[in-house]
Amino acid sequence: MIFTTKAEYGVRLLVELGRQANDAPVSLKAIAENEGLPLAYLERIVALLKRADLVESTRGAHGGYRLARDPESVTMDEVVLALEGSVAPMSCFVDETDDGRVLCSHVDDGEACATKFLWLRVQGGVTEALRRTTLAELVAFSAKQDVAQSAETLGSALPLHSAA
Amino acid sequence: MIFTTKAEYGVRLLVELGRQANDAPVSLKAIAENEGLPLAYLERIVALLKRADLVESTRGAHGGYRLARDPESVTMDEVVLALEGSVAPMSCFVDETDDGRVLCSHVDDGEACATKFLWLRVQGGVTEALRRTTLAELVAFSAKQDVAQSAETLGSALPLHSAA
DNA sequence: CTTAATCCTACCAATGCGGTAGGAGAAACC
DNA sequence: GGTTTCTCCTACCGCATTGGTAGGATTAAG
Ligand code: FES
Ligand code: FES
Repeated sequence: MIFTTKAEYGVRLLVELGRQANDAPVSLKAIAENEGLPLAYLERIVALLKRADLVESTRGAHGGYRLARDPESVTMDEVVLALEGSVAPMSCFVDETDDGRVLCSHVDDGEACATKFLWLRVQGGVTEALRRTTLAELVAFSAKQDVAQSAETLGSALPLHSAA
Repeated sequence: MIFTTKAEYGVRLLVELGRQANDAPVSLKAIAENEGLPLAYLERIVALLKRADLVESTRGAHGGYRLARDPESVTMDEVVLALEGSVAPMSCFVDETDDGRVLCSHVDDGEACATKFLWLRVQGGVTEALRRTTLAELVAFSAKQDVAQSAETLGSALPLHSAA
């Protein structure tokens, strides 16, 4: 259960844009150098964000990208959805009907698989966690920088140990 | 963000075991045929469950597997952890210190990456959803599905969720 | 007209995943 | 004892995806 680096890099890109308070567009090159990420790969990632109208672009010299909306109104579920294409805990969840209903591919004679119940809960937990996190929050967090991640950070986190 | 089929098959295997109320061990072959899953693959999966003491085995003819604990006490976070090895929304989360603290691999001069805050929340949401779901719950759910199915075949259809 | 930037698309190596194959022990039955 | 039926173990393999690169076309500032 691991998001791809598209989500990681994309979110980081947005945070980087959010840190620039002014309206001047920021070039990808600057972001790539700032975050130590491959420029060519970032180009493909930012295209996803633009397609979702989360980012505006200005072409040509002195061009770049800027946020299309107020950082406080940008929730992470939109962002991750735009970057990853779907927020699904199991592969059968990627194909959804128009209403967002999951169509269970493991159906035998009208009997839904027992796991559907579980994955729906997990999906709900993820999207809820994503939805209640705004871009502005992440920007503020990154501004705090070397302040130790105190109870505020770890409060809602319940880390698990890997036994293996 | 997708779990592998190890989680899917493993949970389904446990549910199948949970449906057997008696103490007689169930062979993997029976489960594989019942669920339409490859037997050889299930063997490797059930090994993970046994290593986590979620399942007991009896070798030899008429042998098989049975639940090692009461289904009500088995929470899905243990199960998924045993099957997947870790519950991590990002690859940097798989390596943890002894205390379960995440060691951030993208650290620039003491500054943690802005995304850590987000992924910690997501991880928390997932583990919370997993922890509050017990195996007994899933067994009950799958039993309800059967009732719905048999009722459907008898002509008195009771719609659990109407199809779109 | 040069330069700096966004765009677009094809390509590529590596990794992991889902699955297979072939056995070696262990217990029940005849 | 031999056969059958299981659990166990480990190596192998095709395939899809991921993360990343290459190369160029387009647009606009200076
Ligand atoms: S096939 Fe995954 S929910 Fe039914
Ligand atoms: S590198 Fe992922 S949390 Fe910092």
